[in-house]
Amino acid sequence: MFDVKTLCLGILTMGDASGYEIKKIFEERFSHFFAASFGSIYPALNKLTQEGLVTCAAQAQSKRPDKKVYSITPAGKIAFMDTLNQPLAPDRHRSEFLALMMFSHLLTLRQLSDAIDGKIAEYRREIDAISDCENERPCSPGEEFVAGFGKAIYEAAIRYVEDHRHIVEGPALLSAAPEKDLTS
Amino acid sequence: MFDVKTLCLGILTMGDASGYEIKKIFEERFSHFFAASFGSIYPALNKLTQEGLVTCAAQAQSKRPDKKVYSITPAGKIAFMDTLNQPLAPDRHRSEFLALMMFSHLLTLRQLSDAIDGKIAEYRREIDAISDCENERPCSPGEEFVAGFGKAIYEAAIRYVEDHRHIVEGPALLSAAPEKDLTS
DNA sequence: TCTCGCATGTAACGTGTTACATGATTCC
DNA sequence: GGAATCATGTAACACGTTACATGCGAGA
Repeated sequence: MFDVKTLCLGILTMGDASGYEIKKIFEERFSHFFAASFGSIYPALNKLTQEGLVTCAAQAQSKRPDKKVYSITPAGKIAFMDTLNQPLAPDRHRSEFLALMMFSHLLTLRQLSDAIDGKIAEYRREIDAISDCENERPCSPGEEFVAGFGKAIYEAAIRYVEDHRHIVEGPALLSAAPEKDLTS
Repeated sequence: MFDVKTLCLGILTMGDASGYEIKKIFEERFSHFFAASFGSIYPALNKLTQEGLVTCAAQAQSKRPDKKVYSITPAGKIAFMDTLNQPLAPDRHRSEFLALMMFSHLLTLRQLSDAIDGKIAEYRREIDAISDCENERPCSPGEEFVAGFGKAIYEAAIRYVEDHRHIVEGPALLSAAPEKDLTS
């Protein structure tokens, strides 16, 4: 249901924007549940224009490529409202961290602890990024809800990992500590 | 770092398996953080065989295609241990539900509530699936950690959505209730 | 000076999905 | 009788990323 093209259209319901600005919106407000690169955004905007769902006004700029500001058309609004009625595809998650944990028995304690510490740090950075974003701009209820969701999930992840890392680190500790048995 | 091919190799470190069985393992134990279809698993196993990282023993079966049981080779084990030292790519999430919530102001209360109720039900099903899986088989520490993580996240998601759905449903309630103002 | 931000776009590539082809057995 | 499970495989397709091409202005 929600591909890059559809989300570009959706973003344009919130106001006119250029491809560059849309990219920033993806990064700042959508990044923890959707990603999009220039290589997909620009072609998407061209297709939307061809289909008459958006219009494009080129703003000439001195010594820069024209800034192409896109606006959604009435047909575009209808098309977007229409996709909002489609059934939701299930969420997709891809976590290399969890994949690695599935093979924790093949790792040294050091490898494990580094991976876990790194992941916790990453979660904290995500929370900070969301907080920054919230402070910058007034949020719509939808944005507020999504931002809060992101924070809640990352906080739960940190709590879980901190409270349960011993499950994987314990066995690694034992297999790495035969010397300790001799000294005790 | 972890593509389908690498994970097939990893799964084979846990024991011999056919492509069909590997698919089931993906579904039962990896599904909440990684997905893979036959169309990617079978070609991956062929490539691994060509590269000498796994071997394949065809078991003739009456009236069925031969069951091809794959085993990891010493070279395969080394290759897999090697990839475990690579830096982890950041997690990728794709949630159409959160995307929809970003446009909650364009939805009716009914659309919103249905989407939210459906999502909560989906989260509960995921939790149940994880619990079932835990009961079926004894788990390695890694599996136990990952299963617990999945549960913790889905539970946090349910809690958050239940406690904060009013953020998006409140405004929809107001915009849908002009008739009520007349009768009160 | 050098990096970052602004600004657009394309082409090659990678990765994985979907749909198709085939077919027996078992459970409801 | 029909659906699900077992069992493998391919080809077309979708989708998106990465790297490249271009180039100025501002600030460190």
